[in-house]
Amino acid sequence: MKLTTKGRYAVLALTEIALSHNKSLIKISEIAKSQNISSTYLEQILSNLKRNGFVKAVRGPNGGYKLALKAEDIIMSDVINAIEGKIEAKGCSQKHISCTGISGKCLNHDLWDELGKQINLFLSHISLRDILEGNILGRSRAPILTQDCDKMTIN
Amino acid sequence: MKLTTKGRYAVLALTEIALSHNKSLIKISEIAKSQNISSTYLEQILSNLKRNGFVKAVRGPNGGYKLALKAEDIIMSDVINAIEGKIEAKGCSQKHISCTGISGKCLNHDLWDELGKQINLFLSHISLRDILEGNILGRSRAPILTQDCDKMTIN
DNA sequence: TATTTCTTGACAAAACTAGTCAAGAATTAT
DNA sequence: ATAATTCTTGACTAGTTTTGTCAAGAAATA
Repeated sequence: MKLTTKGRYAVLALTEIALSHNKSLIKISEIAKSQNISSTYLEQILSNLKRNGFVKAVRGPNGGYKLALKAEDIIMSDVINAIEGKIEAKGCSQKHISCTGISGKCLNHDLWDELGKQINLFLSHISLRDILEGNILGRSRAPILTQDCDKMTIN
Repeated sequence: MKLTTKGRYAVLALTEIALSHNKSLIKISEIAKSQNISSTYLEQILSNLKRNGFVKAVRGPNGGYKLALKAEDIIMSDVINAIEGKIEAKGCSQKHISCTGISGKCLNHDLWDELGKQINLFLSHISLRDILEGNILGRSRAPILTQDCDKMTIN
């Protein structure tokens, strides 16, 4: 699992683009200046966002970027997955040997699996519009408790 | 935010130690062998876990490690915070300039803030005992929806 | 006392992040 | 058409972090 500046800059750029959506187009250089990010670095990120269909680019004088989707259709889990690669807190899926440790079954795998699921679940419920509207704070939620598990029938 | 092999190995080691808790002590070399991890690398991690009061070490022949706490009192958020440093998906707290971008207020900060909170919240509800009992899967939960904010009923 | 085991800190290869640079392609104003 | 503007692409690099290794030593016990 990782979350680097690339992901953060991507979201930053998207909000900037959305905010100037009425003014139609915004240039990389404008975003870079306003957010104090290297514009050449931003190019990589916006290129990726374009490739993944979140934004559209217009070249030439007075060109720039605009959203390719409505803000409510730009979902954070999609954005982060596109930019950072799939978020997954992997346990021991690569080394299969360690998966069959002393217990015969890798108990830890579940933890990272479920954590990854939780992160994705959280981000999949947040759209760019939520961010623009400041609709984020207070939305995280505790996991289902062990005691509640008999109601849920998981196994 | 980061989650590296160190954190994973730490949890792996803790489960191994817990599983052999009846047999009193387990050696680094045993854990390393059973989980196929470099034992010298594990030393660093167990040293850290000891320093943070999760395990106790006994030196000398037939020495090894054992839990310093009951499995239900070893909370994953504590473990990960100790090993990886505080998990926080920081937005733009460092560069304060970018926090006062085009919008005058950093809308993105909320997202990473709340995501960090969600991750911590999740991990703070998982104990080592939960892992030992396989009580993890299916526990992640969607965030509070915007529309639901007045109702607040979870199930 | 010898052996086993943990302890500590220095060291280093490999991978990754963050950022730069440069040549080029598309678009539009003139 | 031409020049200016802006995005496009990919190669390159410095710095940091991760993932270890190594060696000398300290504690405990048989």
